[in-house]
This record gives sequence, C-alpha cells and structure tokens, in this order.
Amino acid sequence: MARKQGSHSDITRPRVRAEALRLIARYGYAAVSMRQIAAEVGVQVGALYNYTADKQTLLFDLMQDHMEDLLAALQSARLEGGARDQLDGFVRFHIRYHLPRPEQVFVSYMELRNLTPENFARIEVLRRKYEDALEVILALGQTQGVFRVADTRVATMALIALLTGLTNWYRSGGRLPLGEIEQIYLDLVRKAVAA
Amino acid sequence: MARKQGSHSDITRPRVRAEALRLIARYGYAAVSMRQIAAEVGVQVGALYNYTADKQTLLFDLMQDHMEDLLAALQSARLEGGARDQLDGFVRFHIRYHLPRPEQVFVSYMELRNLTPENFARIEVLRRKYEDALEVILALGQTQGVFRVADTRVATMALIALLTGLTNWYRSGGRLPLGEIEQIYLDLVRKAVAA
DNA sequence: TTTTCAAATGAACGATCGTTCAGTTAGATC
DNA sequence: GATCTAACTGAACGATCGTTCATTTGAAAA
Repeated sequence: MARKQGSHSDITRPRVRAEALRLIARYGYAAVSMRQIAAEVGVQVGALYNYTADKQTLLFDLMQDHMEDLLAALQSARLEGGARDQLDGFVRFHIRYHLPRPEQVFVSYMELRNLTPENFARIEVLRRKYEDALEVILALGQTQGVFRVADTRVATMALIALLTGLTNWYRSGGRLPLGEIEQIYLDLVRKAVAA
Repeated sequence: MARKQGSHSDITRPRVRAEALRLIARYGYAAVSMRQIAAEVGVQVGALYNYTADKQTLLFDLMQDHMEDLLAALQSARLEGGARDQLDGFVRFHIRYHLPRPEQVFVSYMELRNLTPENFARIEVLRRKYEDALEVILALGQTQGVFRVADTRVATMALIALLTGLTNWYRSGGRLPLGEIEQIYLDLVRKAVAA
C-alpha cells in the first residue's frame, strides 16, 4: 500500500525543486553540484535520485514547469477587447507574472545552452507560443489601424526583451514602487507601437 | 634578450583569448575546462598559465576588454547635435557595435555571476558608464522638450534591454537585412520616448 | 506487535577539475 | 656553433564531479 499522508516524498520532492532552482539561479547549472542541492535539502546526494533521473532532467523540469505555468496563467488572464486593451493586458500580465519569480525567469533565459538539443527544442516550442500571443495582438492592432509597426515579429521580440529586462534590474524596495514602474513600461510600449 | 619577432606568445596569447571567448560563449564559464581551451589552442593545459593567472582572471579580462572597447568606441562615435540626433546615433552605434560581436555580448551579460565580488564590481562600473551615456541623452531631450519619459533611468534600462535583445535573436542571413532591422529599432525607440 | 516498503544512507565508482612545476625544446642572440 | 631563455610539455597534486547500489531506517498497514 502506498503511503498517502505524511509521506516524506511529498515534502522532499518540492524541496529538491526549490533548492535546485534557488542554487541554479544564483550560481548557474554547471556550477551547482548535486551534493550542494542535497545539502540544502538536508539529505545525502543519493536521495536526490529518488526524485529525478539525472541532473539534466532536473534542469529541464524546472524550465518546462515555468513555461507551462506561464502559458496557463496567460490563458487564465483572458485578454479581451480591442488591440489596445489586449496589449495593455499583456504588458501588465507579463510584469506581474515575472517580477515575483526572478529565479524562474533567470534560469529559463540563462540556462538554455545547458539543455540537451532535444530538451532545448521542447522549451523553444513553449517559448515561441508565448511570443506568438504577443505577436497576434500586434497584428490585430495593425489591421485595426491602432498600431503601426514595420514588422510584427521584430516588434514582438523587441517588446519582450524590453519587458523581460525589467526582471533583471528591478529590486523590490527600490526607488520607485512597482505600480509606478508598471505605468512607465506601459507608456513606453504603447507609444512604441502607436499608429 | 627578449624575443621580439616571431615570438610564440604573440601568436598564442590572442589565440587563448579567442578560444576561451568562443567556448565560454557556447558552453558557459563553469562548463568549460582549462583543458578544453588548451586543446582548441593546440597546447597542453599548463601552457595557458603563461598567459593568465587563473581561470577567473581569464574571464574577467575578456569582460573588461569588451566593456573598455565598447566605451572607447562610443567615445569615438562622437555623438553630436540635438537630443534626437544623439539618440539616433546611440541606437545605430549600439546595434552596429554589438551585432558583429555576439560572443562578447553573450559572455558579458551571462557570466556576471561567475565573477568574484571584486571583479563584478569593476565590471559594473564600466557597464554603468555605458548606461549613463544613454541616460544623459534622454535627460537632454527631456529638458529640450523633444522627449517625454516619466523617468529617465527606467527608460534607459528599458531601451538598453530592448536594443541588447536584438543580439540574442538576430542571425545574419535571416528574413530581414540588417539595415531594415536597424530602421525598425530606430522607429520603436524614437516613438517610445517621443514627446 | 509484526510486517512491509518507501525513503534515505553511506560508501564507492571512474572521470574530470584547476593548478603547479621540474624538465625539455627550439629559435633568437652572440 | 655555442649560449640563452621564452615557451611549452608531461606528469602529478588533492579535490570534486554525477551516478549507482546494497543496506538501513522508521512509520504506516496488517
């Protein structure tokens, strides 16, 4: 009979994920050893292999979970209305989803080269879906005449880079409150694509 | 008497730098061994230590050289005229300097966490100088009334992220020629900060 | 109380790591 | 041709790496 309550794995499994994410975000995948992760969790290194096939899979799972959670949250946001409203919604969603998760964002953008080619391809599919959601909005605004960009794909890449950059320098408790920064980014994006 | 012509070090030294840069850009600092670098150069690993004190210094030197070359090139660009002209000049300079150097850009932005705290602080000073050059332009345009941004510092960080993002996805021989992409980015930046 | 097995230990595997250094080599200098 | 020395080799150092596995542990199930 499988143990259903108080099972150690229910506690240890998420802790492995959490400590791996924290350490990899801080020191990088290649610089973090399985022994370091185990020490932070409070187990011996061998115990980690009850929860992951190998180190590579642990990294991939962290990145895949992040991308799938991101896409699910975007779906739940249910962006509606005209292109302008949808763009506002996307910008707000992006900022509010990413800022509280600096470690996931950092790992998902910095450790791509440490994925095997197969795993890399699978993450790229998910990332592309997210980019496409923005491009669809830009294309809609273009046909509605409320946006004017020379190329929706280039504008998409540019805007996502602009938005994601915020995660790299924003620190809570900084000079400006989050709401104000959100408004500034909203203004920059609106103007950049305005007709 | 020191050998002045045909000295092996005149050949080996730049090759060590070049192969280290190439490998680190591809696999990451922590994932590249001194033996890999030596093998690419075509020497034994011990020979590398004629050219660098240790692996950390090799990384730091690559990043410092990049930042100093960047700042020197920016000085040489001699941006003049009104704020609008200076902003155009900065955007063009940034794109034209960074795009031919994807490896330097990649390493300088991705390997910051692998620097010792002392070396990190020294690189940050250089990076801040570059950011400040753009912020001065934005502040000038703000007082001249040709730009309108809610916060010059936030706008600076946002624009640099937007511009640097180009280096991450641009591949020569892609769908659009470089000149066209440059024009698209120029339009996005101009509109984003427009009064 | 006894049984059961998920969960974790602890030790070991071969491989690789950054770094050091005594010794060899080969080209410029005399 | 002899001398000199910058440049490099080749071997070694202790440490650490990812991964495996027989064994132990302890709490739920019987």
